[in-house]
Amino acid sequence: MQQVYEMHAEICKVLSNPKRIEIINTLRDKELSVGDLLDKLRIKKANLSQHLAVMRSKGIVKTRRNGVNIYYRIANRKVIKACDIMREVLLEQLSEANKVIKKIR
Amino acid sequence: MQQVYEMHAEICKVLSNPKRIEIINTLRDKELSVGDLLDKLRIKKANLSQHLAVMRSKGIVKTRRNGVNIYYRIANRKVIKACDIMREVLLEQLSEANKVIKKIR
DNA sequence: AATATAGTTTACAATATACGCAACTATGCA
DNA sequence: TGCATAGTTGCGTATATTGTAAACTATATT
Repeated sequence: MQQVYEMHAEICKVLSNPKRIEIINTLRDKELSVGDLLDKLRIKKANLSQHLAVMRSKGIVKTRRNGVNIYYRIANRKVIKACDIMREVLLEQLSEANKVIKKIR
Repeated sequence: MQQVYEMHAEICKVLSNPKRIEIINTLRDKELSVGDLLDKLRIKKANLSQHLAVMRSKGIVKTRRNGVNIYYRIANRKVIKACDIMREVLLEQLSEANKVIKKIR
């Protein structure tokens, strides 16, 4: 069982970095080449490639080569769903904090 | 926007450690004291306390003191949901791998 | 073959995480 | 007040993650 928790955490680690979350959001409903992603994200080429490699190694994205370009897509939409739910948690926390602030004034 | 991605990643980091996932699973539907958790998890007291502190600082768990005990509970069930969805992703990956193995033989 | 473009890999420094141990604090009770 | 129990905090260290720069590989075009 301990091993399953380790694998579970390994997969969740993909969500634990702001750039990877941004990549997931950008690939949400389309397939994009590394160059396309470079245009949309403020991130160096090498670093983007590293994040994509991490995500691919964990099965979060899949790739397809077309000539000189390599296209990345999300392998399983459930990852997007989990990511969205966690964002909801964040937004609820922020709006809760906002309520408190208003109450104080 | 960049700031939101950072906060989003910060919250997701809670799921990026096997022990914290185990803690979330253990607190799934009950409120437990640190001692209760110690009985259920193979983890040192100080380390458990540290993980709980991380989770509390990110608003993932809430606490209630009752006499000498401190009871922890999950603050937002959506975290459990996101965690479960990520586990589904893992299980789907494993069963996919299994299919491939069977096909080879 | 030479060159341009797209993407990956390696090496390294900076920072962050994780964990054990020991010391500490808070509460309840004799 | 003194002591036991529950939980937290500080500190040192080992390991992991992140990002940059430079070198590298693969494909297409001329």
